Amino acid sequence: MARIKTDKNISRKDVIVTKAAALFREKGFKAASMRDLAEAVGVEAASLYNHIKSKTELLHELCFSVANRFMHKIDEMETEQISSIDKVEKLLRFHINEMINHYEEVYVSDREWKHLADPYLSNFQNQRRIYRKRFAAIIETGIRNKEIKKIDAPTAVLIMLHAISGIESWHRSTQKISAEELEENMITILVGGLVNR
Amino acid sequence: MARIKTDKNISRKDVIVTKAAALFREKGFKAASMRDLAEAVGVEAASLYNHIKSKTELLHELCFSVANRFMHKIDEMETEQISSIDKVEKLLRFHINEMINHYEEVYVSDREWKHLADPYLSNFQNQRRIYRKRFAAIIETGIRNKEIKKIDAPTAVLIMLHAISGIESWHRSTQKISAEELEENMITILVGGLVNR
DNA sequence: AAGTGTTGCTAACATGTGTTAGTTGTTTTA
DNA sequence: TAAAACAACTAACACATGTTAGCAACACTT
Repeated sequence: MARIKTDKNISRKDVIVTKAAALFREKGFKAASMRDLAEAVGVEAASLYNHIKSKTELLHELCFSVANRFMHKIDEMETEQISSIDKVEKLLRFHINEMINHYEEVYVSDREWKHLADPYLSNFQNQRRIYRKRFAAIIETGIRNKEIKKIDAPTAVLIMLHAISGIESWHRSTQKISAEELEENMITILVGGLVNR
Repeated sequence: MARIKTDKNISRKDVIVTKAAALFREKGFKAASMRDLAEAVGVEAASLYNHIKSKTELLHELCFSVANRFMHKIDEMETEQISSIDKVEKLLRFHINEMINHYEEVYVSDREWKHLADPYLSNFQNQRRIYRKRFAAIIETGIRNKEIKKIDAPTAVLIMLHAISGIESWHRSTQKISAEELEENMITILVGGLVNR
């Protein structure tokens, strides 16, 4: 009876959640079965239920841990005393690095949240809506200050967020540029598309 | 026994494919069942099989009809005698309009192609890879001509394509700006992020 | 009106799914 | 070392899934 290996400070549940992120990313939430997950973890499917309540619980954990990180970051951003365009750039860099370093989690949260069940679903959608509004508000301030082009702020947010999710393709590509180059290129194009002049 | 309604020139299969696009978009390919689809079409699940071979056939049809449209467009673009940046802009406008007018199909093709089965899967992935290379080649020419900033072309392609898929959120938003405004805003930001100066 | 192909129905199957019950083995605690 | 807690196992259930077989109703041609 081979137990799930754990280093200290990493619970067996964490191991499962991490493997679940990789699996959900690869196959999609619906297509990934608990038996697949069990195999990845090295255990029988039923054994997983000693550590988790349900398959969807795994999705909750992933979605909300990501959502919380972004919420904290935008809290932080709003209080900083820098120009709007710098706020946007910092936020973008955070998004980019999250996508680079916590690829599977962020990707799953982004693509698979539809499969959450209420009340988690509405909760998540709310957070998402609020986050985007706050992001748009930063851009609108920038427009009023003439730092940023006259554009529709919600559209700009939409472009930024989705553009960053393209890092998915970078991850899977064989001949990648370095993470640093990727970040700089993205910032050049995205911030370049916003700034006035 | 209520038949599937068809206007002339629209086969019953086309009706099914169209409803499938809407359903796959809403729930995802895996989560959408043939019984769901049957209900949307107004018929029993088994009856669908008088018109189609399998569930995945529906996905093939959707994915490849979209892929073909983009392939034809880039063929056309490559032969036009205009500057690289204009080619990019035209291509972007095409992407934007496809996403606006054939939302469900394009979205499904973009998000659900993973569930294709070989040989369709490899075929699709190949087409995708080739398309992006050709898009990147246009950008690289623009960089050599100094029309476009010195950036990593594949990264730029990645940003453009994913940014456009953000139109998904526009579709679902309640207080939308018009399609024309959306197009102009996207072009402003995206092309603005590319051009030199 | 008869015949023929088309399109629908019901019933069913085989398989895969998430999950629970009950039990056995393994660690940790006392 | 015995007791208590934990984590694995096997077996099974209830249900949803894609799909097929066989048959009935419809529509169009002659």
